[in-house]
Amino acid sequence: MAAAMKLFLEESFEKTTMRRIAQSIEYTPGALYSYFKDKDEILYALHQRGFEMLLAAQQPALAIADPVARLARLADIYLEFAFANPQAYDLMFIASKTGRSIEEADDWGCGERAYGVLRQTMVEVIAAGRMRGTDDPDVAAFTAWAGVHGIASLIIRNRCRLIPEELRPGIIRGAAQLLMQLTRPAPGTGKESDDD
Amino acid sequence: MAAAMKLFLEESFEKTTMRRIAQSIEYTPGALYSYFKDKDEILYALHQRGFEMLLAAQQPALAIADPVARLARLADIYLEFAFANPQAYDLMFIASKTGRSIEEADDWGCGERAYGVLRQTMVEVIAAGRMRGTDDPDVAAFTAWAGVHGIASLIIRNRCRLIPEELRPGIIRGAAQLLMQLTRPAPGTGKESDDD
Amino acid sequence: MAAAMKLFLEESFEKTTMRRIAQSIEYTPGALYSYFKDKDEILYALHQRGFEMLLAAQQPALAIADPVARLARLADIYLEFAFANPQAYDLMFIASKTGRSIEEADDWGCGERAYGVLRQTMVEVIAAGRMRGTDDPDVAAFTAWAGVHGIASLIIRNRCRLIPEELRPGIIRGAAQLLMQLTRPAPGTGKESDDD
Amino acid sequence: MAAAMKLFLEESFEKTTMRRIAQSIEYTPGALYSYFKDKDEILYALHQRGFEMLLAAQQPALAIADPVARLARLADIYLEFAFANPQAYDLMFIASKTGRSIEEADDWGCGERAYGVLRQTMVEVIAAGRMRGTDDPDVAAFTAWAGVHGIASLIIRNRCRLIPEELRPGIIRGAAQLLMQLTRPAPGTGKESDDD
DNA sequence: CATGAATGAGAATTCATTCAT
DNA sequence: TATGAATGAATTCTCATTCAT
Repeated sequence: MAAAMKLFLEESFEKTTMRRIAQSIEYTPGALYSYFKDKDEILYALHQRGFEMLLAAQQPALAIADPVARLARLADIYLEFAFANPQAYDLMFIASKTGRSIEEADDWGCGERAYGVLRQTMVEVIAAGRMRGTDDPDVAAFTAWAGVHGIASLIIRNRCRLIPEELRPGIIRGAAQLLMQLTRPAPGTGKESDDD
Repeated sequence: MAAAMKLFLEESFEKTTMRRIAQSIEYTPGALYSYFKDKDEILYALHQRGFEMLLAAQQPALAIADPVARLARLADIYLEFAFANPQAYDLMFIASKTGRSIEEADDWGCGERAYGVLRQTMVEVIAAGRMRGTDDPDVAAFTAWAGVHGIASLIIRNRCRLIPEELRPGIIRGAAQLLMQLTRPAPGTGKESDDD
Repeated sequence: MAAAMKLFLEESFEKTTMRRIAQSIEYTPGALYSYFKDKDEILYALHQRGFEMLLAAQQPALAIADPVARLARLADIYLEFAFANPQAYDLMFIASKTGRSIEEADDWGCGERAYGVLRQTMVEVIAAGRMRGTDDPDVAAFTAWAGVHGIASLIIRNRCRLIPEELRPGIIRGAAQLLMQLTRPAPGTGKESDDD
Repeated sequence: MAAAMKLFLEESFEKTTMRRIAQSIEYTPGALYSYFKDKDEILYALHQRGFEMLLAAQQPALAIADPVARLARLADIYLEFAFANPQAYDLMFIASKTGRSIEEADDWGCGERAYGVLRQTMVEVIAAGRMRGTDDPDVAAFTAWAGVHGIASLIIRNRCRLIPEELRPGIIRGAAQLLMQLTRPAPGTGKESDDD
């Protein structure tokens, strides 16, 4: 059933043919059509599921009162999600042929909410005077998103051949922390170290 | 002949079939095999060419003495390249099925050199005490790369449906500037505005 | 159960899949196999049922003593049946993939009887000297059948796009009457108008 | 090429799958797509070709001055065409899934012209006072068409199992002649036997 | 060098059918 | 008796690739 989809998520996306999905769960291609009308519908379901997972993963961070700490936590959660579910991440944020259903979906609710969480946090970060360089929450949110997405997608799509495998975790971590430097408090505030 | 490939770059990558390439240069599909052994080899050539173009685009920036200003210029150049050649960028940094030739190539020279330029700049930025948050040039370089790649790839793969079309240029620009804030000089230095 | 098949007859033949049949009677596809060995057998049953219906519809005409009037009535009945049950008519007289069971059936009884009714009427028509042009009842019967079948099948298979929709009823009626002109009595008999 | 289609016409229509067409001309299914965009396009081509053939076959009859004799000739030609090219006839006048292209075609020219020939002949027949029973050329033309189509389609779709094979040619011929009786001149004219 | 013709593998999808429950 | 799950073969169609000319 729908649970079986997770199995397939561990295979390589982009080579997601009905045949392969079926094979990966030891079914006949035709059998998939009992559960989903379309290939489209499968992708759509995976897409939705992915955003639900991301949204669920974000929840614990919402309890963090300090917006800067919350932002750092959200970044970590995002990256953890990406590396724990690379196929889902790929479909959600990288893949180009995402299917008609996804394009047309009215229900971008989950995606919007996930972004909304980030944006709201940025509003608070800016209000706290902790985002130096912009006071536009959309710019701040997009920059943060782009930062972590860049990290995730370069890794997932394997563009880091230059960087030795064993160094990558450290560099990823370092990059995330470096990005957070954008929220470093104004000097003299005494709040020099905060996040993660 | 290789020049004719540029034509094809203007089409949509991912739909790059031999037929379409041939059609775009008014050849027969078979004729392509006179010049390239494989589809693989074509992609490889495009890949190389893409990096050459990027490298060439970087050149003007190399003359900039101030590493911070150079970094800002490099970021702009990178984004300009990405948006001016989205198909090439896609193949170079996003696509997953890049073909065996690309994977196995010894000749990552161009890519390495492009990254080398960035890394070297970071070495100088750090030496100038202008990168707060890390003193590891690889972390700094990767972070910068991830930042601009995140921006480019979210746009190219159309993940910004949330952001109204007309606001995007401003937000992209804002994001690039915000990233540069990481090089803001230590307070009291008097060099508060530097980049781009 | 067999009654439920009538439901399906209202759908479009040619798209008669097991799935659809099952759906139309709110069963599972598999359930059909409790009642019928085959899709073949279902078609066979529908075929039989169709001929039974036609035969039943013919009955009232049998009471008409005048063979010419009876013939006219039979023509009308045939056309009424065809247009009232286009799917059944299709299966009975037009469809090509009628299935093995139908081809091989010994039991062409109903069909034969229906034809027999027409032929017998023709025998009487000829005996009454009202069929000018032939004295072979088989020729006469086949001609009549072909005439009404031609009308029915051109309409059912939608080959009358040339004829405006609103004119069709009149033309169909006119054609049926015109065919009956073949039984016009020899002039001077005084029985000029008889049919329909 | 297009000539190869004729080969296929000799196979059984309705089982016209790409595979089978390809097989019948000893090609690979894919090869067909070099010549035709679609299955649709193949059917459309066959359809057109069929009407062209019919129209061409009609030509000799046009020279016949006497509309009644011409009509008789047209009937014969129609039946000859049907029995000589049963697959084409099937597609043109019987098949239900004729494909989008055919449905939508603006170019029903050939079909219209073929019908036009019949209708015009009927106009003349009626003008000559030789069609008793109607003075509407559309009714007369439709009736004639239905008559011969009925004959052709009952034979082609094999609904004449009741009639022994060897008797069929005679009955078909008899039926065609009987239909022509509708043009029998009014008695006393002295023109009792005219046609074929 | 280039073409036209063709192939073979694989894509999504549909459908009649089976079978354990 | 009926279901839910699954199969296997067929469908149309696309694409990288080859090869004689």
